[in-house]
Amino acid sequence: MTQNITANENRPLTLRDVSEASGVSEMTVSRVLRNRGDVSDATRAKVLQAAKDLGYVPNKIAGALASQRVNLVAVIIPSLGNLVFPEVMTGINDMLDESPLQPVVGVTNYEPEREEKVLYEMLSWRPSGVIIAGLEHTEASRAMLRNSGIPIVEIMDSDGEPIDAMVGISHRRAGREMAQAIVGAGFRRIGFLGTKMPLDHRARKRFEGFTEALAKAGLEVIDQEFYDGGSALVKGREMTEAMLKRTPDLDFLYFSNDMIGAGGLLYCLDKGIDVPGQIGLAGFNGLRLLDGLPRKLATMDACRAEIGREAARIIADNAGTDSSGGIRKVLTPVLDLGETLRRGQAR
Amino acid sequence: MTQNITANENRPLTLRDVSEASGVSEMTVSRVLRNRGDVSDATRAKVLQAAKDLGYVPNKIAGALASQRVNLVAVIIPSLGNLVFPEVMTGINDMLDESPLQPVVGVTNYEPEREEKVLYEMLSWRPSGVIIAGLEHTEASRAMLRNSGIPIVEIMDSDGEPIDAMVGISHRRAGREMAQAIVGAGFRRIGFLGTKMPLDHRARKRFEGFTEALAKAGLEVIDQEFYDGGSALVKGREMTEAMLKRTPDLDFLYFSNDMIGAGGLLYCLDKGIDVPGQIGLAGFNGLRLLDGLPRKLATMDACRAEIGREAARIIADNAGTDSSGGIRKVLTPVLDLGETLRRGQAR
DNA sequence: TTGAAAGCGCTAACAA
DNA sequence: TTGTTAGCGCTTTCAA
Repeated sequence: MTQNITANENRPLTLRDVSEASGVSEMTVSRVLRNRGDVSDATRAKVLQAAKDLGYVPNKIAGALASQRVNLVAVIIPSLGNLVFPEVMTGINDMLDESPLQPVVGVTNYEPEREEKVLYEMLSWRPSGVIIAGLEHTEASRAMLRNSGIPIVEIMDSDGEPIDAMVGISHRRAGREMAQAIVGAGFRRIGFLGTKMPLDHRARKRFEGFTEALAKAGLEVIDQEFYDGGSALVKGREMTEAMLKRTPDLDFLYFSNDMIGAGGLLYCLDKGIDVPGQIGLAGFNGLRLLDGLPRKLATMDACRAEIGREAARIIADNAGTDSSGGIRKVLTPVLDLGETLRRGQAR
Repeated sequence: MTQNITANENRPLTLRDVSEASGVSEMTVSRVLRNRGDVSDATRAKVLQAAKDLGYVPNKIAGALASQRVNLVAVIIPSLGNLVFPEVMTGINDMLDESPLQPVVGVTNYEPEREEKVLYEMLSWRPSGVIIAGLEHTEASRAMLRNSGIPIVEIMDSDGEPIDAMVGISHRRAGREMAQAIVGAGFRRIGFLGTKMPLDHRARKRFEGFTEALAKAGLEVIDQEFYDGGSALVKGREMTEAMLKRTPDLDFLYFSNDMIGAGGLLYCLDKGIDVPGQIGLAGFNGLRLLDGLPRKLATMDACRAEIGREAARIIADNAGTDSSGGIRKVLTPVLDLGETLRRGQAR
């Protein structure tokens, strides 16, 4: 009821209003509202009551300026549509929940100039830390990060030099290990299907590791196909169809992500192709989302939630300092053979 | 190079630093950096150069406090894992890209108390507007929103009274129309499969609309099954299996979302069940993600991206004022029969 | 076109 | 345990 009384004033409430309503100094009100220092139970109760009655919401802008502390963590990711990034966000959220910090998300759409802009924008709020996807940034972005004077964690990739801390997996190694597993299972005529995204460095590195390991085994990718936009499941089907028509004697398809892999799998099953007898399949990411498919796709977990949690932990541990001390946490993705990369099983 | 010189100072740069480096007053520097008022080209160039050399990043906290303007929009959603919300976010991002506003996301996990906390937290940054999912909030949350003195848009639902503006669809109507389509196609023995989330009000309303329309046709839901957590695709399979074993004579399954619907579809196809001849299926959301399934699931588009865009547009149009003027935008979801809700086709 | 002064709403530091 | 004072880094306003 009292809320309505004060809501008439068309000016946001200030500490001063609470101070006057409770008959206590602004400073003491501030202390109560932040659970700081010693305040008698009596005053505390009085202040709390007044604040509640008025419907007072503190002004963090002023607080942050005065205290030179901002409990925000900038999180910069390429996309929200990718499914992978919401999972990273979940990990970050979970971890930061136990701290006073709050994540603020910026999306770059895989565009370096956009990343630069988003970063500038976020740094201008003077956050307590930055979590940013990838190790590749423009020189200007790198300079901003270096000079920011706050902890930085670059995530999801470990193939390169971080500016400060880093939490991720080696996509090069992931590609290599997948190639080794495929070759080890006896597959020889391998096709690759991926995205048309030169700026998705992690996908690129997986592919490089993959071809490198194949080369070591005296093999190479026989055919390739790339897509761009659209529903990944559909694209997976279409690309698989196109590739198998063009190069019918392939015995393995490596997809750069699980969604297109699932599309490929559904296509093969539709056409009555024996998987993995006639053709083996593998994707990347370990999306639990897809667990219910008719056959379990071989994949490799990218440790998304854990990466988020670890990065958030590093920021939380170092908030208030000027760096995360160059911590490097390299996680090891686990290869999951599923049911599409075992020879001598379904054949 | 100059960046390094100044980066040594372990204090963030201020306008004053730029002022001294360029020999121009702080005020003029401020004007240049905000493209404000008349500044001679000569001084402008000088200032810009100095700012760049120093690597100056403005302090928005101070700017916001002084100008009483914050170009942030609070976006409060229940979850990021749901796939639906990232799409809404994309719509919001797209729209706000053309404005000086920037979204800040808060996640509630469908918990009212968490929503309250997140809201309080966000309002304390004095954003230019709030976009919040749903029409159901705690009394405290409603009070905060009412008293915030900024434009509010409640999104995704239109069955209820908004605090200020509203952009969404009627889930009750969506449920009703789906029921009508199902009954109209000749299905009679209908099962429902959904989530165990009493606080997902939109799912609840769809279900209510659904049963209501069935009742009008003299029918009722014959069997129900609810799930909680886990991979939706898997759960869809499992629930479908359980229900069909328990109640084998069902001729239609209505799923509360497309993911479990897809699981159900895959299960039926696996088992060689004739869809929709023997049993019809429908989901909800219109996830393009699933377009590549072996058979196109009947569904209803929830207009997610458009809801995001519209809400963002309303905020952008009303930023700086104290409300969005009670705009109500009710979108109409389009029923998509797909290939699992047509009688006289596959039969 | 430029500059000087005042203050945004809060908190740090000190005093009582 | 409580209060006072002086800013935080910028922008507003007004004067030059």
